[in-house]
Amino acid sequence: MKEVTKMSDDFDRWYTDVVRKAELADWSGVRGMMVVRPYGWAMWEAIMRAFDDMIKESGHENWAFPLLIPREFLVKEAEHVEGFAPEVAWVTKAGGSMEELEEPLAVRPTSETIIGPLIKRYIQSHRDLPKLTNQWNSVVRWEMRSRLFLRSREFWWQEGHTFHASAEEAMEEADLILGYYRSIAEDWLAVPVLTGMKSPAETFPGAVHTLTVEGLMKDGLALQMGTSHYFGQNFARAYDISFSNKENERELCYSTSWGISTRLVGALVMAHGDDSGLIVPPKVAPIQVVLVPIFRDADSRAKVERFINSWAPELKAGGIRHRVDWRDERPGDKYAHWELKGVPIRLNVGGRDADAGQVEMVDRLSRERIIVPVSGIAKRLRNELDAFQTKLFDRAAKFQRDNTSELDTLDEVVAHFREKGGFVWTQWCGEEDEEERIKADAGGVTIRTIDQNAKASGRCLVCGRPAKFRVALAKAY
RNA sequence: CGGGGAGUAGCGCAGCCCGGUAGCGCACUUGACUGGGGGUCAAGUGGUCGCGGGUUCAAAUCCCGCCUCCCCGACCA
Repeated sequence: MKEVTKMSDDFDRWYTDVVRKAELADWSGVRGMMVVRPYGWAMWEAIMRAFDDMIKESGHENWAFPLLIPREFLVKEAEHVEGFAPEVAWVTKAGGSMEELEEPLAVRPTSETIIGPLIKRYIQSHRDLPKLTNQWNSVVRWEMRSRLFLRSREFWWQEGHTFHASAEEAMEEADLILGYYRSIAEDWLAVPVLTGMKSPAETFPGAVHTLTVEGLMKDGLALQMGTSHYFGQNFARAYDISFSNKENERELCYSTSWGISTRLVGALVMAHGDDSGLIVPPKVAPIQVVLVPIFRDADSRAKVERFINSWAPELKAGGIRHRVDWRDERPGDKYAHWELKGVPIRLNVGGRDADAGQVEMVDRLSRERIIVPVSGIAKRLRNELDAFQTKLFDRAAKFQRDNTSELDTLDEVVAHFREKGGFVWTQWCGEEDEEERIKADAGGVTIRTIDQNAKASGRCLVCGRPAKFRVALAKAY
């Protein structure tokens, strides 16, 4: 019926099949612009709720800033503009007769350049700081090659922008958010990540440094799952965002920005899915438990329905997101359907079960059938869901371990990536030429992150000079 | 952006070369049988043939322009 290409046959096709057939998202007819369908959006909503709670807890506030950015604002921070220029979309005409605008307006590719000049009004004194803002919105980047969730011309995200009175505080902010992102990836999406700093070449345009969260997908490619940038005073200088400090001296703010996007839905698909479809971590699953009633006629249906109604309210009371699939389909169809959608736990409930006061429980990972009594079922399911979340993370962590190696020379790295993907830890001197050499020789392999915890030891894999950094290499999306 | 291919029902396709009443499979609707791992039979619904223009008595079919999608490459991550 709804056949999905096997992952081992063609990973890219498998991904597209799963995203579309599990009803996460679709293309829209406007090139590169996607429709996020309710099942996919619900996962994003779960991520939004989780992250929004985290930042509210630490004093951040949600704002809404304009979609369109005057050109004069956009071009003020030189490095930033240069970085984004190739992918900015412009509004140049408006009105019924398509009149040319005097000043073209950029559709935001990110909002640093509009928030800077606007927020300065609200920052005069050190007493106004820190200013911790965030906005949930969509941005447009005119990409040439698009993939559902991973690279579309419009995507939905949060962008946090914060302003501080000291460099230390701003850097701490960037670190704090990186920790939140790690938690979203690992605790919510069950995707283990490497965290650390980007190399200068991979640093966000205009930033002093960029911190990143990198996950590993089942095809061995790395995926950037969130970034947190420390700007120093770069943006404050460009937009004159300043405050009077305690000594009544004028001083430029230190700022940060950080974002995670709907790309994370793609990450969850590629980190956990299998040939039968999605496997959704319970904490972000729109449906955590699906009940498949089994019946043949009105009488047997009524019997099963009475049975389900006698205990299903406990699930609701227990905060378990569940659904009963009363569609008039064959049970086998429904099993396949909900497996494609990646629902963690399924309960098969028929007349025999009603008589025995039990259900048949099947989890999406093991697919083993276990008979479970309905008394105390909400608590049992809560435990099963928690265990499922842990098992999913452990499985992904094992995959990451099994696909992470430590190599010393460029030759070894090139040979490695000819055969397989994954992360490779190695030593690097810190020079951009050497970084480019890796990319050229190893077929697009890049430095995903610099280890912030371990000191470098040994020699640079390319030039053999003493290494300054321990870095993780991978091919990436 | 370069090379190649394609747009006909929700999806997958035939019809186009050689102009003349728009078809097939799946899905969908209805009914019957069925029902603990992807059912069977029957009867139905559903179309600006991607968009715009041209040629013609007549265009899904021929000609011109545009749009969108897929594959390979380039670029980007």
